[in-house]
Amino acid sequence: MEYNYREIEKKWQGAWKKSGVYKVSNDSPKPKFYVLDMFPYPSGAGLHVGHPLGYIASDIYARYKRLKGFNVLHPMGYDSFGLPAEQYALETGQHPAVTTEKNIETFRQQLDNIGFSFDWSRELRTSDPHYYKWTQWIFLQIFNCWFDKKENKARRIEDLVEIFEQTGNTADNGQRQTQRLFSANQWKDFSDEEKQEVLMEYRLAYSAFGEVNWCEALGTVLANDEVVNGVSERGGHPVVKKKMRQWYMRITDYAERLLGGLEKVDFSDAMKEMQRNWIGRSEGAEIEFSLTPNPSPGGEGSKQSLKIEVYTTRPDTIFGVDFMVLAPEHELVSQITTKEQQPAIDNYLTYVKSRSDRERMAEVKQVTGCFTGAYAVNPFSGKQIPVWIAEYVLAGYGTGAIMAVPCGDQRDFDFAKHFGIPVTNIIGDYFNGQDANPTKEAILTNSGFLDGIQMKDAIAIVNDKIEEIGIGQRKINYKMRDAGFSRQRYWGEPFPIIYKNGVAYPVDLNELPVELPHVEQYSPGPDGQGPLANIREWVNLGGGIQRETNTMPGYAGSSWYFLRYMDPHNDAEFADKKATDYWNQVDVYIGGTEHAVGHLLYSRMWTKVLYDLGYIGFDEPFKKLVNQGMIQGVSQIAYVATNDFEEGVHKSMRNTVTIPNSPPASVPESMLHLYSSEILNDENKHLFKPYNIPVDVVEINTVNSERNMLNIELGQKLYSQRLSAIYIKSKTYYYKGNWRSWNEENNSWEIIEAQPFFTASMSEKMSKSKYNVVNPESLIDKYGADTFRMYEMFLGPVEQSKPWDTKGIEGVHRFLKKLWRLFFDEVKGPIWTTLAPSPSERAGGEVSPEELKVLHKAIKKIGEDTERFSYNTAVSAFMVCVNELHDLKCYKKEILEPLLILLAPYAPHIAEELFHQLGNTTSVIDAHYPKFESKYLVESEQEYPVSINGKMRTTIIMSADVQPAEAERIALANEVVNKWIEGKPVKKVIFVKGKMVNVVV
RNA sequence: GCGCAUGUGGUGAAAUUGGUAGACACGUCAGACUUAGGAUCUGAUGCCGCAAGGUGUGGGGGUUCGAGUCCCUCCAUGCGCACCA
Repeated sequence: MEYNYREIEKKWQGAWKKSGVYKVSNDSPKPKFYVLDMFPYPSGAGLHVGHPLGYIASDIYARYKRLKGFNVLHPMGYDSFGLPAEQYALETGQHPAVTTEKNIETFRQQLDNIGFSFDWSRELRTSDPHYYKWTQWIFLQIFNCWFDKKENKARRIEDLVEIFEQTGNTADNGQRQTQRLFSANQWKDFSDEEKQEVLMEYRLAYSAFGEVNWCEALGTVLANDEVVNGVSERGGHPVVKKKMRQWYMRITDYAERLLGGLEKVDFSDAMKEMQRNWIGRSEGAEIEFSLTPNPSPGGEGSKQSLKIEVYTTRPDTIFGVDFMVLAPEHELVSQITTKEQQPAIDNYLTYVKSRSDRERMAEVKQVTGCFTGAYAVNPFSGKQIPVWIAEYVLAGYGTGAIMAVPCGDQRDFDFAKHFGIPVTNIIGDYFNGQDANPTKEAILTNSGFLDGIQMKDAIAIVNDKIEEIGIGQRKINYKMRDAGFSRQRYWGEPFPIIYKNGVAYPVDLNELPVELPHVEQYSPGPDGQGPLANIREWVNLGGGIQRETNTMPGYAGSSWYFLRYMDPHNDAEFADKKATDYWNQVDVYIGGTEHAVGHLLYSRMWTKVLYDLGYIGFDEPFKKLVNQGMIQGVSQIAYVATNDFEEGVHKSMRNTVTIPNSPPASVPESMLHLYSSEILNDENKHLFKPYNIPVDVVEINTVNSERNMLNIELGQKLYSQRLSAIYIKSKTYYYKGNWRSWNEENNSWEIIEAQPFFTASMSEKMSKSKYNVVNPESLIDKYGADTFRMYEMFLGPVEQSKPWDTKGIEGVHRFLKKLWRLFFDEVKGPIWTTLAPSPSERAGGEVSPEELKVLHKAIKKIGEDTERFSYNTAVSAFMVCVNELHDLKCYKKEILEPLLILLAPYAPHIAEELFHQLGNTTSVIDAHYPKFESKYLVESEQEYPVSINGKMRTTIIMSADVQPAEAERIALANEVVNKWIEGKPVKKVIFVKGKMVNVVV
């Protein structure tokens, strides 16, 4: 009997589906465990080998925990709203719902082939009205609450109204988000519109005018993390700043808790660090600087006492302030500019406006700025300080103004140097006059009352002083901005918001969901509005009431989907509290690093809001996060000479090729030497042009001797022998010494035209255009899902990114066949045995200590490795175990059966099949994980490595309970040891029990 | 520029607490069985060397009886952030 994976896998996938073995109950006496994958966006391209990596890892863990006696929730669904479906709709007119449905079908089929243990009865899709009803509902909860800074949590907006009614908005009730302060009576006199306007400044989901990242090509606004280097993350279109009314999530209010929450979750340091950087907390102080009266004629400034408020993290350097800089957009600029400087300032402002973010980022840091003519006064030294404006100060951070300390800050130093502003040195020898030195170690000089104090101690002293004399206070700032929450798109959740007299109101809860209307056209509406604005009858509700026409961004649905899995069919609530209490946090969350800031921060925020409002009992969604590495494609590239090519010339290719002035972008540096020095000197030049060769040509359509035909070594070989030539087209194969193309019409191979080339391979992202996509189907067809699963795990640590390489898959496949042969012989059939029931009948057929040792070694190792996600070493432990059982000729059910249970999480199909072949009638999926017994590993003797002066020289077998003195005696008596001691006196002998012996001479 | 991560055979990698570096595989070489081998099995395989032996975890330095592992420093690669005061 042969290992027929095709039949076995089909059979069991069908059987599992039929028996509903993966259906999970919310009602179980077992302890719970929640294993979650980041759900996929169902793109049209389908799965490639990189996608399932995380799914396989989580599946193994889920199955393992189930065997360990847990009630495991392991669901899957689709993040099915999003841009690509809409872009596709724009191009083809196909409704996104249709393409999404089709794509999901493909995904599902691909996933099913791999044998995952998902509970599909809990499947969800973010674009399903039954789901987004609750996305809208949660949005309204967020809309209807504000962040109480005293209690550091979200509260119902009604509570705030009550506060306003009782005490108004005063400086001391801690809620002065708005600039507007008012008494209780004033509040009561406000019109409804005014009240709503005030409340909007508190709501956690709010609408406001703001500078947004506007992407003309996509016709929408993008969140900060969707913009990369000034262009859109999707598609790479230019992005500009634009003022628009937008919805926002007031995530900045949660900055401190998002930061603090990182302490109690198990994420990688890199991941935590990325989130910390994104939040960007800094401690400092806000300090007011008075301006000297504006001397210009008619100067109104002389009457008012204008002040510039700056933010600094280094108040200790205040005596080193040589100038001040305002952001060009700063509101004071127009007030303080002197008449003489007005033309220059106007010029500069025009220049700043003319530059997009893109330009500012693209160029190397350039020093620009302009003097306003105004002077501020240092509150401590009384020194007059010129006030400048410059691009390098950002309006959106801190107060939009800085005190510049050139000796301590490189940007300030560069600025001072460029504009010839004298630099005050307050750090003595720490300042070399050439560069700024941001040290905190220096003893301050030229610093008035701070002289002689070390900088890091001076910070607190200055802060106290500032607060004492009332010119400022300590202040914590965050780089993070509120998250833009509206998109001018069609394929997303509509907002459950209507406008009356321009004021936003929530729709009635019983009107949810606000369903996405069907449209025939996806082109943008007027004035930068989304496509929904085109549907008049949907937008206009009569009586001057209108719907919001924006839709929610991609991260809306994904910010809470992990909760919905707990109770996916509930029509009365987003999830029953009983269900969320039972399942609680996601115990293990697996997905890629690309969601480090976006998705993870937003879902953490939503969880905290729901927690604050009492809907759920935990405020961090994910207890442990495992980041799977990216699997890169290995592109096979042929560098082909592109100029005219004469017969025979390839024989002296060395003289006929060169590269253009700059090498083609994708020529790996390691290849350049091949032709650069020796080849350049000829008039008869050829240019090399890189072509991506489809990888399946290399992987599949080659026979053994031609395998790896296109790898780098061979490319070099072919090149150096000047032998081969190719012409690249997508359906081109190197076969039997020739490059051939399949001619569809004649149904035959044709040898094709030859050109000189050399080849190389390089790792890059898998993509269709690079012809380097390897999809699971062909591999599963050739080796089976179990082999595929184990091979993906065997490739290396889950967290590590690595290039895909199909070569090693044979080894894993061989392992499974070898396992099979412990049970069945091709000719003889079943060879596994079982012990007779009574000891008297066994006659030497007992399970031997060696066999038990092999088994229990595996139980220990594989259990530990699985627990810590070290799947590659677990797979290797399986191999070791099977190899050893083969050596022992052990075919005993008593050993093999527990091994199958160990294997079930990794290779469920073959494990199930063999488990049944052994006579079991229940599923291996519900078996009990074998218990490790250390007694089987106890040895009476142990081999000790013996080193002389730390160099390993020999090994000696000693009894397990050997005492140090005895071990020393044995070691020193050893022949090899004596040879290396060379008669020198032994200084000491180090004996570490169970480890080694080291003789020092 | 700042932050984080990673550097180990021809290749993917292992070494969990400082204790026999290279487990397990791929590949390669030799052999067995075979009409055949893209099946299976056996053996070899870090590098130098006939061998004894030497040498070896990116480079240099240090701590230690002992360092891939700890410390310092430099280099390379990858990722993230990037005028955040």
